[in-house]
Amino acid sequence: MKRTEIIHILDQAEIGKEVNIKGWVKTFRNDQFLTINDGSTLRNIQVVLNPEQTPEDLRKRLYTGTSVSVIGVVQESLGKGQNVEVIGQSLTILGDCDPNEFPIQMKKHSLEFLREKAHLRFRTSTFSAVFRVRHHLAFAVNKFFNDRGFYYLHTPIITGSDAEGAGEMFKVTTLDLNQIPKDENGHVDHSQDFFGKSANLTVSGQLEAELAALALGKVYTFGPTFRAENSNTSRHLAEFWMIEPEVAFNDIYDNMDLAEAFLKFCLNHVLENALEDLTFLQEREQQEDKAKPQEERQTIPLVERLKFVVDSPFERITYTEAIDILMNSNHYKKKKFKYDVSWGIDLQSEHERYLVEKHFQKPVIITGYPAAIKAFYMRLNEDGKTVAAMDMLVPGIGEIIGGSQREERYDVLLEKCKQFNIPEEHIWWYLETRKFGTCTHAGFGLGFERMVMYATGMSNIRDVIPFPRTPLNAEF
RNA sequence: UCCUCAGUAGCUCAGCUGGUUAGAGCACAUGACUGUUAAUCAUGGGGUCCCUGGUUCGAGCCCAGGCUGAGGAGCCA
Repeated sequence: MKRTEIIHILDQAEIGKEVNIKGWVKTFRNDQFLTINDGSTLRNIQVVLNPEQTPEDLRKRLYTGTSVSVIGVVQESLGKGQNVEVIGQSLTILGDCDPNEFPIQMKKHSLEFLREKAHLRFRTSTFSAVFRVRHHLAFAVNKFFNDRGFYYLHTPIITGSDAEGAGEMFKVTTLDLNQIPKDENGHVDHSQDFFGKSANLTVSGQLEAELAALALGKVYTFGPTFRAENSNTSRHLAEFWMIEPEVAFNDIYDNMDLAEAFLKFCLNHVLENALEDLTFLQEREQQEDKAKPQEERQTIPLVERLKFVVDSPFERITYTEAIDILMNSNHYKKKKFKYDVSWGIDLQSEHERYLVEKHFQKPVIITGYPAAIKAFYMRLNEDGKTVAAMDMLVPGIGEIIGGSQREERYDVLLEKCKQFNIPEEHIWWYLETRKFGTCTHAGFGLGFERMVMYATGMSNIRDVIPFPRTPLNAEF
């Protein structure tokens, strides 16, 4: 008999129909009520077994986590708590689950504990909800760009370029690490290596995306990215997924419009397609908040928060305005900032938090940063000291998007490479696009996991990626 | 990498000023009950108190070093 997914039984219940359910046991109560989940939805289905018709040796094996197949008839529930249930006629245990070894119970586990059980944490309601939302967001990313005529570009994961400048890189080599060949200067001799030169895992697909944008017009990347920084925070991963659109003929203002429309589209998509999971995560967050001091609690429930972002225009200010707001704030006057504020500083987390969470209380896009604190490829403004960079900050997460209008002028870019100590021979291919039919273009990078955090309300980035890669953590 | 906090049963946690046999709830086992919703009730088993060293008559508790985790900072997405 063909299996019916639980979501179909619950949503299109045909009373009296015989169905085959396959899934994993959540609970078995009173020797007759078997609650099963199969991942098709957050919701479970209740199977009612007749204790007298179900052999005891089967009933004794129905622990949380056991996989089962049940054939039964759909009926309106006699009990409260569910509309329909299935009267079990035959039960088969597909896979036993020894409760003395299986660590997941029908109780609250700490997220820290479940991180150590990353192979099993999908079985919990929280993680199944998070990863369903993650799926819908990933789908929304592709849909947003596809609907707007962008091409999905696959940029390399292994890169020979070391000029991306976005952080420490993981080395890729086939050299025998116990016998590393050295040249006459005592340096590693990469001429004997797989690529004949040093290679790394990519930290960004942006430079390659620019090359494609200058022919295909509108492209985006969406793939894994690697940073070997020793970052130990709740919002950094060594391996994360990044989305990088790049558009020819767009300037920084078009870029901001795109970023805002993009985030709104994705969040709206999950509101429309995963509301059940979002509502569960919202209740979870509210439960968690009860244990927290008042000032750390969310003031607006998750779903409302997302709707607010979708419906209201983002704030847009320049870096210079941001500095003015900070310096005129009572917070600054009462010397509550740990780091001083003056024009030219890189904004600290506490400054960004103040702007986003206290002052504006909504997503903020900041543009026009000092050239000295931003990357070499960002377009120099007419004032000669700021660049056409933009950061989007959101409450609770901080920076979620970083982007810029790119420097399209060959001589200016060449000069910036010199200032940033980037050898021309490392990046000749990038510079050539500025020689052959250069044009205004812009793009941004968005950390996918940070968007998943924002959409789910999860506060640790390790809980929104199936198998987090962080310093000292690559078990699964 | 830096700062702060934590590590006690499978899980969540209590354990006083250093003092005899280290506790609770959940989970598990046995029994009762049988339309339950994290079912309930009774009984029971279950411990490398993170590791190493030290102080002390005596250390889960104090000290030193280490390991692991969390929060914050830096780096950034």
